Amino acid sequence: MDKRFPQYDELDLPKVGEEVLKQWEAEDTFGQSLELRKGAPPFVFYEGPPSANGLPGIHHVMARAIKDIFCRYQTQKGHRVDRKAGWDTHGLPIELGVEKELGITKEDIGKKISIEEYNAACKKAVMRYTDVWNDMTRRIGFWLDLEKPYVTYHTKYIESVWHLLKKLYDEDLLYKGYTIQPYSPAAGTGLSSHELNQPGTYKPVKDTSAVALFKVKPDHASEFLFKDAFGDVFIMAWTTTPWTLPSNTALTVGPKLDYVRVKTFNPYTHEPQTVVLAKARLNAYFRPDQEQPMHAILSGALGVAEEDAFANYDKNGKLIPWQIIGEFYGHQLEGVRYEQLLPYATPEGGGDAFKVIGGDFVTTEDGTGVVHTAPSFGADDQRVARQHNIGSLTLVDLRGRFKPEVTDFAGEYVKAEYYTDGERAAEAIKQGRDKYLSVDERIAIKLKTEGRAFRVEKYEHNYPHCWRTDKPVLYYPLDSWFVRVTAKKDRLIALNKTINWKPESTGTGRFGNWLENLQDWNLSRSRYWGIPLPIWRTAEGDEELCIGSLKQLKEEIAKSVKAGVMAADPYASFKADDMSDANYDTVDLHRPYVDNIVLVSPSGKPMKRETDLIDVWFDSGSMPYAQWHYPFENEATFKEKFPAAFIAEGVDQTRGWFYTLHAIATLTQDSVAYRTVVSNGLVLDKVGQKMSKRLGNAVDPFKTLDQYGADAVRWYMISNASPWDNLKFDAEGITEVQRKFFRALFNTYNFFALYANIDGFEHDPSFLRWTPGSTEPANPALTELDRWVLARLNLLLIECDKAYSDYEPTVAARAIQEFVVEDMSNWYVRLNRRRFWKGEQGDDKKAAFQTLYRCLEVVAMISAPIAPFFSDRLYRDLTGKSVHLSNWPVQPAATVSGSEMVSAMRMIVFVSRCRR
RNA sequence: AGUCCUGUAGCUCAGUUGGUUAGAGCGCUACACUGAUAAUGUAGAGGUCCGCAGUUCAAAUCUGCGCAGGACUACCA
Repeated sequence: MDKRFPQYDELDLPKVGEEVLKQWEAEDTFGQSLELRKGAPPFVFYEGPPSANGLPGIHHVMARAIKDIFCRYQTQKGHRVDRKAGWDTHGLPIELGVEKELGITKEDIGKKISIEEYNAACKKAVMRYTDVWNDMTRRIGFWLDLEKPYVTYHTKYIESVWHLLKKLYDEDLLYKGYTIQPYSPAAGTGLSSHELNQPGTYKPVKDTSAVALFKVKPDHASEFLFKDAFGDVFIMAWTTTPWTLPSNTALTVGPKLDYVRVKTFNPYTHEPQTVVLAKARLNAYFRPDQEQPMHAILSGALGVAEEDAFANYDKNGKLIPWQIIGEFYGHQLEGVRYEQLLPYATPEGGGDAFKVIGGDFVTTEDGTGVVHTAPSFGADDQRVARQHNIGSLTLVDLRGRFKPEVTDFAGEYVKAEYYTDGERAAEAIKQGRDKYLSVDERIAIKLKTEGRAFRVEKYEHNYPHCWRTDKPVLYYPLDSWFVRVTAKKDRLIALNKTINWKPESTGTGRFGNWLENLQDWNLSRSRYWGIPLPIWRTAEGDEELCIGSLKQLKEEIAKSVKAGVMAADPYASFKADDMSDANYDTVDLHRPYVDNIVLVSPSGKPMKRETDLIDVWFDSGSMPYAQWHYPFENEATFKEKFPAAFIAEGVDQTRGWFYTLHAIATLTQDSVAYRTVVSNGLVLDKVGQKMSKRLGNAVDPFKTLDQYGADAVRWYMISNASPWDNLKFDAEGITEVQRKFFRALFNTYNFFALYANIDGFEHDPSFLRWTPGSTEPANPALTELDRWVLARLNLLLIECDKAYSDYEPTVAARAIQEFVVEDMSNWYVRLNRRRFWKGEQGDDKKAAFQTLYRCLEVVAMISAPIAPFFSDRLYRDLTGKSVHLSNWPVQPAATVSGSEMVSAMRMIVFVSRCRR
């Protein structure tokens, strides 16, 4: 018997995947598919670089499948789709991993270990899992050029980034400023706002909150507060960060808010006192049933009951009497002076500290309506203090510890989380307690005993955490370089409106709102392993130079050597204008090498490099240019491949890569960086919980691929939910996909192969030369059922074409599945079995074979983007060629009459079903 | 607190521009079939389409207000 069409005993998807993969590798099918489209119009795809520092998870399978689907589809549609892999190699995740491995902290770098050795360790560590990543990429069938990836630490890549920075600098879009920024003491660096906007950074925490009492100084401005005062007069201010209280230099009130003076007792010392707070916040701190009527005072006749309440106050009881003895507006408080709460130091830079000022950001939603203002540790605080010429007190160092001036707590971390468990235990012994008390708690105790606390309690709120170290972030004053993105806000918004977002709401909502509230991009990172900021400055900061290329750097070094500032050119071996890799390999632009370069200013002064590195997000946002070493090389390639037609990453990249691509493209090219962006949702476990190592519900991608095969996993992920919906990952769903879709397709093929081999079937395309729904006559041998299934197939083809080109793979997958399981397998094959069995040859039999062949062939082609392995096997078994080298099936134009045809045929099927 | 997404059968999800009695698969019950089928077919049970109000001849669908879950934002003292 002729075995032209291979028959199989059973369906083993993992085995099919493995065999097809070997075939691809043996004959370089990917390379062939690119070769085939050489000179064809390009479809530009950008691969977002993963960090090879961590292991891939199941969500990466999802993300990579989505990318692959549209690249394969566009290839079938006749486009050339180059896909260059990339690696994100710099930044905190790598540095922290290396620190942990070497058992050092940031402080040790440059001391216990040289920067050179440290960076070498980072470089070595970063590509640690590339093999695992490459393996996963291959096994899920994601075609990507892994041989020539772009790598962000390569000299050429860095040179391109420097060029972009210089371009920004020349257009006055790069500046240095001193501002309060999110700062991670654990990581030892400031953070950008989009790093703080990574998922999971804001976490609910319980902190010690305190309402502190600031003692008012009697003078002309505060005179009205002392009328009929009961004991000393205090202003109440709430804080969730008592460690900032030693740095307090002002109190801020809302000028238009109502405030009151309240006569009462201190709840801890039981001393008589008069406190000031916003009227709207009274019930938060005072029990209504303990209020003593105010009219007694106004009338001048003290009531007996009131006399009793204050005179008979029980120090051991919980009930504290109180009475409003004055009401006024916030602006009346402005200028009132108070005693420094914790007088450890005097404010830096002078200024007129320790007084009440007005600020429009004050609310009465919580707290006391008076904001404790520490200009060093709050952005609002700094701004308002600057306006009122009030100095600041930065009593915490860069590692998050109190400075020596804060005698009681000198050298201690301000957040307990910065200690390891062991260190905390040691501190507890030092404190002479069996349990460690944080500085927040001890400051609160100190305030209580000194009569400077009104209330101390635990308060649960969301607090930002460093996305890498998981430790709380502090707001800290830092000198940093910024990209002035706010200057181009309108363009960013306008260009965003031209981008096709999938789903649309991410672009208009999440991303659009983000652009509306744009802040300048903090580029500075005080670290070691990253792209150095190419700016050299004199000590006074009056002259500076931004370097945009190695050639320029060489020229400046030559000037410096000539002027005698530098002894020799450390990059002497590098030849400008020689673009060979060998030439570029002689240069390392990382620290510490660039730090050793001292340039000379026009006036002859030495200029040193600003020691900061740049935010790694700038690295990845630069990939459209730097992956081609543009503008130094490949200008034509860059121009052809910018902007991208399509990118896809997780929705968590909205403020990450999607943003940095958009920002850099808008600022440097006045263009979008991508025309369509698919932001896929999260992969959750089967009960809808986020997967994490901690919960132990993470799914191992390799095990899953081994067990089910890449096709089933991909088909399941795509058919189950739209890419942007969160996917509840349930392995049983994959089994179902295997059983339903793949088995039906497999069985249909096997049925076909069995009889085709018996009968020596030959494919004859001319036999079917007919357009469903058209007026041309069909081959009379085609039965109504043949024509029906061909019409259905035609509609399916049109639907899938539209779905793929609209980036709706789920619609395509579901339609194909429906056709295969219902129309083709259940109905067409079942109702036509006898035509395949019967002995005599003839046009009727031929019609059945040609029709089924056509169905299988088209199904293989249109499911190829989603299930690249099985579809390739099927197509090869039918035609002997790879489906990935095929063209998308030509679809006949008619659709309307086709659909009429389908509904008519539905009826026929219905009737035959009844007859059966 | 704000922005966005989601809410339809026990589970996973369809449901076009509003339009007969709201659907599929899985699971469940019963029967049938089994010459490609670790299948399949037929029948059945199972729904306050998250709630309330509105627009309309007509609302799962449109509008408003809520509720629940999720993601994201926030200088929150």
